Amino acid sequence: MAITRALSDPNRVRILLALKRGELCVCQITELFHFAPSTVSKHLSILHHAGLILSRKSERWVYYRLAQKTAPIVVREALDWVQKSLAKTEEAAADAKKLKEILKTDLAVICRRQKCC
Amino acid sequence: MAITRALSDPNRVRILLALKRGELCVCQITELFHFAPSTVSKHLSILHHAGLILSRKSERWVYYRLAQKTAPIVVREALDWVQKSLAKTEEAAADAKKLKEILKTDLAVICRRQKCC
DNA sequence: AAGTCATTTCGTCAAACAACGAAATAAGTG
DNA sequence: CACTTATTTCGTTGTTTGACGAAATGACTT
Repeated sequence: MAITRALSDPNRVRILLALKRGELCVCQITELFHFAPSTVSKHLSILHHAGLILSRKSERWVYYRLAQKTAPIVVREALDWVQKSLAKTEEAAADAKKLKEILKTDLAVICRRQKCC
Repeated sequence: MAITRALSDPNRVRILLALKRGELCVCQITELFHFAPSTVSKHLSILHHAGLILSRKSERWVYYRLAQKTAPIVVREALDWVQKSLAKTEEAAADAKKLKEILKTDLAVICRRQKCC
């Protein structure tokens, strides 16, 4: 089953929890988790394929968001469960805090930052 | 996360759906899925470790059942989601049908049947 | 106390998976 | 149209996973 498979990786769950605040582009998520862009892209592709997230292209970036509204019930209830039950971990709190910082910074700056180091 | 990891394998989900009717012993589940007993035992152990099922020993058999009542909310809602959302597949229906047959047969007969062939 | 018998543990093997970097793609910008 | 830039695809690598059979466990029976 695509949904359960998608949820089985903790980093993908972290992504879903991060998207609670609203849509994020790939480089913001990359910045948040310090994974290679290709890794993040793969995770997003798996979540997307499971119907858990939607994507939107704007300017130079691809934004991903939770599939709440339009999704079938199976998906919505899975997302509800994730948000309700899995959001209370310390890791999720730390991610949320870091995300807040990232959101303060200009997108273009975030993206460019990933090239160096 | 133990719960999401446990749910990521489709055969473990099948086991949870089979337990909807009530408790089953290891050899009944083995008969239902035609896996090696050790394989079933491993799956049950993972489900048990995630808190999704409980076990009970009686006579010669170990019975497993869903952890509905006593379990923490996280678990209960995960189980609810599985039962509500994942029970509609053709595979689940076929399993249910086969299980019905298995339940007609005496436990001791089922268990012994697995030694041969 | 030895013998069954159901279940579990252990070791092994093949398949699946997550992570990465490099190269390909796609879409705006000069 | 070439150039940058964000994202995706592809191929590789090391790790995890699911399946099995063989052996160990644990409990009831005789």
